[in-house]
Amino acid sequence: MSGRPREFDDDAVIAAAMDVFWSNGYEATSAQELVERTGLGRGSLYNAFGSKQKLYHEALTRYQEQGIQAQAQILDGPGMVKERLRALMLWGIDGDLDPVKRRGCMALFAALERSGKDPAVERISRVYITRLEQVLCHLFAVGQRSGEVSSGRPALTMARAFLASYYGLRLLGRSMPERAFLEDVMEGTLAGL
Amino acid sequence: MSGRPREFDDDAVIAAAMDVFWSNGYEATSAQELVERTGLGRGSLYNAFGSKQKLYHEALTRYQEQGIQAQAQILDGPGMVKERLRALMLWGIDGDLDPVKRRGCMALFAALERSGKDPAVERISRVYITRLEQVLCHLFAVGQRSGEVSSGRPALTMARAFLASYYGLRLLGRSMPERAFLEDVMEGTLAGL
DNA sequence: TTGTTATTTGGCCGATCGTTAAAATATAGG
DNA sequence: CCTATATTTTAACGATCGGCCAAATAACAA
Repeated sequence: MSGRPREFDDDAVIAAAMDVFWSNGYEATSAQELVERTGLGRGSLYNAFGSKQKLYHEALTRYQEQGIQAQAQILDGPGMVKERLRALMLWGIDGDLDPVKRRGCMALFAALERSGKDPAVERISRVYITRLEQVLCHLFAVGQRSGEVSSGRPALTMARAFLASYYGLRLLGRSMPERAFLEDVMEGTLAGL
Repeated sequence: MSGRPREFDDDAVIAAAMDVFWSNGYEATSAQELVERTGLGRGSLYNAFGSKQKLYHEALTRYQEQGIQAQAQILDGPGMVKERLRALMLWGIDGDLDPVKRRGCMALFAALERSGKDPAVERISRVYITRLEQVLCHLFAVGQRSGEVSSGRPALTMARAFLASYYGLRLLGRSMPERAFLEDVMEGTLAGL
């Protein structure tokens, strides 16, 4: 069975590809750049991952796994509910304003760029959003029981509204890359809970 | 001076180009498709607009002019403040769920796709967002004077938070294209004002 | 050692990319 | 009618696109 062993680490290659796709998106990323940034030869890359599209799926899935973990860790952390939500938004702002990378959320871009063209991306995006929605819903339920946030509407509805606010914030980070503006959005959002 | 007269209508060509860019984005749109959908010859198109990039600027500007007009008309309309905000969000939902076109907001996609790569798009996006922000700010100020919305935070802050909610809603329309979900987001957002 | 299998290497495929050049064509001014 | 100017038409440019293939290579099983 086993022939010549692979000389590369799949995880490292996917991580490198993720970095490229994250910066450029799917369409604007060339196979050539993937070859250069992963360090693999052209043939090796296609032998291992099949196509640019499949490699993109791997990279996006990886991104979302890391993202959901980082975000859930913040939301499941200690402190008041609103403080955790603020921490999540600050985490997003800091990421979007990174002066060296200067790139937004890959998951958001993926959904906008590939929805309607790649059913696999649609599925992956849905899973990601739904997971974040569930984490948020649980958090709002906790906040409601403790009386920290309004109990006037279902926790799921609040979670969904916050989800939109959070994604909108990440979006605005691309066009309005000023901390004062984004933190104003953040405070306005928190004040409405 | 004047040589052979143009055989096409600039406005119609920009409208056709806008339609293509709206559906595909910038990167995924080829010069070939622009030629086919505008009806112009390759040479004519480049003679008239210079490059794919410049034509994209024209198309995006056109889109935003139409968008800001339609949205301002809704927000400046009759009725309660919250009803106008609801009407705006419903307008967005209806557009995003259009069963035939199935494409989101071109301005959002443009900001995500081209920010950091095309300073002109950054400028155009900023202008558009700032205008919508101003219209919303005025509306919230009206709502605060009439007591319809909370006066606990500045109108500008509320406008910005709503802006994020609205853009987030449009974003979610791409990944969660179900009216029930989106209207839940909408109601949750309105309830927080 | 001798197959067998999987990976690496490097070049190369046809197609398409955005853009341009040249020649033909149509108007206005003189 | 003639010249100048602007647009149309058509073909083609070099570059790059995503993907593939044959030969060389390195491990395992027998």
